[in-house]
Amino acid sequence: MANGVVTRKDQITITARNMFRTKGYKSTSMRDLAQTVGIEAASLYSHVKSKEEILQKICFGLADKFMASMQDAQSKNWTADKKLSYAIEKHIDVVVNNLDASGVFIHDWKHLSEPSLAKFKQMRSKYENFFIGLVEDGIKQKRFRDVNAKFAVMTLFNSMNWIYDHYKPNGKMRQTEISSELSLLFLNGLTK
Amino acid sequence: MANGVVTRKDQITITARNMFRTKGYKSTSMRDLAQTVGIEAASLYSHVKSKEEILQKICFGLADKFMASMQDAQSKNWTADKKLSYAIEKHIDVVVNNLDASGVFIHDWKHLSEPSLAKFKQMRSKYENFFIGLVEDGIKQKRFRDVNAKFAVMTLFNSMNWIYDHYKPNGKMRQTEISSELSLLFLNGLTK
DNA sequence: AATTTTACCTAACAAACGTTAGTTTTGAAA
DNA sequence: TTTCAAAACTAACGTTTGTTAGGTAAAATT
Repeated sequence: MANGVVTRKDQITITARNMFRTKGYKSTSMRDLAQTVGIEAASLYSHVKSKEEILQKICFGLADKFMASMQDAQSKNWTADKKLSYAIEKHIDVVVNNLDASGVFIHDWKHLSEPSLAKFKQMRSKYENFFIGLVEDGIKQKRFRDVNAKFAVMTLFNSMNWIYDHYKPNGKMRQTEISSELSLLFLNGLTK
Repeated sequence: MANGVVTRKDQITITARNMFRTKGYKSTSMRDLAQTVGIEAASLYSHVKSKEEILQKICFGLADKFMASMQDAQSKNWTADKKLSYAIEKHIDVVVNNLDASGVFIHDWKHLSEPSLAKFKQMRSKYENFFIGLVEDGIKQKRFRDVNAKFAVMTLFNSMNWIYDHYKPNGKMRQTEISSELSLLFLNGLTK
């Protein structure tokens, strides 16, 4: 069970991730999902408790990865700008390797119901604050110019998060190029 | 009728813009909309042909504004970087003054059906290509370093478009600050 | 080989959806 | 004051939604 085997439950999650991303959570019915998987709608409930449970798995699965990459970056003993550049790289790594989940994460978290919704918002704001803190540190250390840190981070996030929208795994730009290019674009904008 | 008077139809559109933005198009039912307006669901159809017609009005109404600002920028006889900076300012002006519509525009265009969908995509790509062209010109004129123009523009768009998400009309940052800050962030990133 | 468990099925539920038909109210024009 | 069109209403339609109940066949366990 554990080794490399894709269970039906896995298959459902993977399919859902892809369909939620392309059509949106609300526009993907359990019947749509079932048909793509190749079973009847009711049969989904042998593997899954509800439609929202699937959404939760997707959202929090990715949130965990973001939190892990944050802790990794946090543990380094570097200057703020180097730490930030590393955190950007890590973030993009998560996005690029979880394209479908990223799309769902960004677009469909609204459809979580309480208390999941509150938990989600809390994690997100923790993650955002980490980045904001890094920019503020950079300003204090005179490595960045004096920008509105929150605004800068929001701008950065929006750039990073939407990579999933135009990233083609076999396209011209490889992941490392994206990371370094975006890092450069952004850090250049902050310095000077 | 013409002067400053908000007709019921206007009120429906305005309310829809706001509800679509906050809850999403698919999650806002005609009954929801009617209730907020203060009438019965069926009464909406005295003013509006269908739910999708409302979405179309919102999406293409904003698209027209973007196209107009593009033509304005295009008509100037300036260097690429100055033109780009002006186009950014214009774009942000549209977003900031149409916050609800911007949110719908970005999130819910997917739910347009053909042939509106094709028309929408076409306008959007025309607009994108205008910006890409400006960046390419800037590179040719040695005013920008040699970046992937498409990637840079997508990054820019994602930054600009999401302003609606964290812009507070009475918040700390005024529109002009946002424009100039974002312009600076981005153009600094491109030059050097 | 007998038994239990898992994964699927068909059928159906109640609720919500966008929308139409037909009727009444309302407010301005005649 | 009557007339008439616009704008609201009630009622209902056919469809789709997420989900449950209950049964069957296959696979795993004993």
